[in-house]
Amino acid sequence: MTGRPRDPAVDDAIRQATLELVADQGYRGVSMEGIAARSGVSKQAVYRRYSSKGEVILDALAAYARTRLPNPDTGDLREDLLTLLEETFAAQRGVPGALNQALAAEALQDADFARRVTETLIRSRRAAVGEILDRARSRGEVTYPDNDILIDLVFGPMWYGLVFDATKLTDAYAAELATAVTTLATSPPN
Amino acid sequence: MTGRPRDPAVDDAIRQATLELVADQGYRGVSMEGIAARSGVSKQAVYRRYSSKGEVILDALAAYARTRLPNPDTGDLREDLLTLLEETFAAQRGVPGALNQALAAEALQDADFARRVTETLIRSRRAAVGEILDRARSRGEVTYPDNDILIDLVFGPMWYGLVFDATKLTDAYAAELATAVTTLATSPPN
DNA sequence: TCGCTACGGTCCGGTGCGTATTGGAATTAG
DNA sequence: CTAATTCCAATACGCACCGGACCGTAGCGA
Repeated sequence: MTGRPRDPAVDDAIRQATLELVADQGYRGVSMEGIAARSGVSKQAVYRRYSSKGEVILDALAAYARTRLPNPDTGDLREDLLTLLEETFAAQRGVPGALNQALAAEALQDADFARRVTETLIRSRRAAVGEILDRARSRGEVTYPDNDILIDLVFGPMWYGLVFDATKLTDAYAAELATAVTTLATSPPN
Repeated sequence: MTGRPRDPAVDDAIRQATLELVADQGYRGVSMEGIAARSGVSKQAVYRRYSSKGEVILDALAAYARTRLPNPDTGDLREDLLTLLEETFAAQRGVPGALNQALAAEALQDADFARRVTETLIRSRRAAVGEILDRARSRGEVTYPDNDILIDLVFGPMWYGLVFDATKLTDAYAAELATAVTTLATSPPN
């Protein structure tokens, strides 16, 4: 049986309320009851769609990520990395940053959720950097043998910053990081 | 007036209970009431000593860190980094790792606490790596101009791993990371 | 019409927070 | 010795949130 279809307006209201709450109160200000109250929706309407607070945030962030996934291709490794890092860090200074922080907080409390996040979001972000590296590699720019560690060096500092000091993620820092990773990736093999 | 002195056994019981709880239940399993119950101490005895759950965890971890702070000096940069990373990662696979995860979860929910953690723990850990780099620099091994970014590349991936997959922090990974950072630090200036 | 599912609203038991009170034990000042 | 002070365990409180259950109503398909 199909039954009554879900009201798309309810979906939108939940997403919107989640964004607003996490934006101006951070992870601590987000609760299932709070989301329901703010969106003018019953708690069950939320629980019918999401099994936990983490799922709500993950969905909101996934929707955000679908719209803009940076994948620069300028023909120069450092330029590609710089563009990607600047765009990514700029996002971390705004609402997506708060969402990522909430995501991390949730992941730290639930290993299964952490795995879900990895498979949903992290993987595609890493793939984007992997493509940049592969293109540079085919141009002969990259000599470093291991993509994975290079990707860790790109994203590691970002999460480090998100946890302890998000203001660290400036354009200047993006430039330093792009330079460092490029230098390593193109360093002559010994 | 001095009044009745605090019972040191109570301090120990609280610390011990905190370690046990975070070790086998993670951050989610840690609560002020749980700590009090497990340690056989009244809630007020806990609140008299710590203003929040984060403070309890921070103190437990600081006590842990005071005992063993790795500061290898083998005369070789990669060797020093490898030793430090292996020891550090090994700790992250155990109780201190769970404590660090709890710390991160708390920091993500409280910016002030994040700053406190930075000043208490992070700073000294970074300084340890800074000394390794400075020593190598004075030996002429290091050419890379900026210590800070190198230190970020050492610890960034660790926190990245702590958030999403602590099993990543193996000896093999420590070796890869030590190689990468050493390669970058000693890369010829362009 | 009947069966199903969604909706808002309301209530429930349970848990944790942070604070407060009570009655007693330990310590020091006078 | 006594009074003041601080600690202690135990217990209770109001508040917020969780996850779910139950209403009565609303929309949709068979």
